[in-house]
Amino acid sequence: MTTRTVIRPLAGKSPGGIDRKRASTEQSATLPPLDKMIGYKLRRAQLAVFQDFLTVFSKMRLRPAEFSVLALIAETPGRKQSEIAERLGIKRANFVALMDGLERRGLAERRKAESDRRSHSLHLTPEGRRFVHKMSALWGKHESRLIERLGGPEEKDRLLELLDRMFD
Amino acid sequence: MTTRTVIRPLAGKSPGGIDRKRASTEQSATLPPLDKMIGYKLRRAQLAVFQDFLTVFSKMRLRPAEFSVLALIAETPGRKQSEIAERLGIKRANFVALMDGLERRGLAERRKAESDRRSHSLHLTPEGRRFVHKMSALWGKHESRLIERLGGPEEKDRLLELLDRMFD
DNA sequence: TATTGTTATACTCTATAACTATA
DNA sequence: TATAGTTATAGAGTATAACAATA
Repeated sequence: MTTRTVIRPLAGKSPGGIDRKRASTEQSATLPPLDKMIGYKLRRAQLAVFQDFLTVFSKMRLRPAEFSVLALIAETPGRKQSEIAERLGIKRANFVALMDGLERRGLAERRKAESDRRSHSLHLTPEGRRFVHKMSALWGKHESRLIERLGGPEEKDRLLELLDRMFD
Repeated sequence: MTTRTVIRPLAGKSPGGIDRKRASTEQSATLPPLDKMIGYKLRRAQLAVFQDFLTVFSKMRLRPAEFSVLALIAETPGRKQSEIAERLGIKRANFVALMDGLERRGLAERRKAESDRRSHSLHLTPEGRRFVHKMSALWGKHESRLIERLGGPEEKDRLLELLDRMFD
């Protein structure tokens, strides 16, 4: 509870037309500027990073959600469809079309699990493994550009550590 | 260019069914785990923060975009509609419905600018100013909860400083 | 009866093109 | 001719309910 609210000094009323500065009659806020707000900055930074991702991966026709699914299957193949979806925060209903796309492109596949025939275990195809390999190289370029912006790997670790604290 | 790629040791092939651990035949990636990727962490943190925002502001029926518009008009009233939209990264076409909603609720208003009668200057109504006042109190609760999670105001400043570097 | 994957559907955000009125 | 605001529309992303197959 260490937040301070910013009280702005009141200025004179400005005449009609478009007021470029501050009009005291409309200044009742005790809010800091948007750029000092965590949620706002976080959103803008995330959009900037995704924009870079989209540019880098457009040639592979790969979106962030597809990237994360392939990365997760590569990390621990054979997991249930619903497990992968939940891990990524994607509703299982919405995961279906995503997985359909990867399967149609021949990158990943569903296999009927023998233990529980309701569930599908997810795997990469041989082509999917080659795809992930190329993906990794591109990801390196993307990530090192971000690290460069941040000012080095130590700064990246500091950022990840701070972001970790934002959960629950 | 200080990124290091992680080469994983290969393990033995596992039998059919659902593989819970790592299957070397499917492990061609040189990717770190998702939780070490900046973009992924950034997105998850942003979603967590927005979730808290939505909970806190549900009683005011206020979404993040509406919050930022009201905050910006309060900060510098009288600016052109397209200026506010661009500042927030919202396409001017999409801004129309947003502003319609705020106007319908009696919180903000468009005024024909005398200098250039094509443009609208944006202002808060008296009720809008009262609304922003209540909004500010709620925002304080939200923000201080985030700061508490981060570990204090110094940590917040560190985070904002790092996020600032992510732009171009 | 509960769970996994699926379909259908709706709502929000975002992006683009084209229109209007003014400049 | 160009710009501000607007409309219409289409595409993602996300949320919920209901169903079939299986447990």
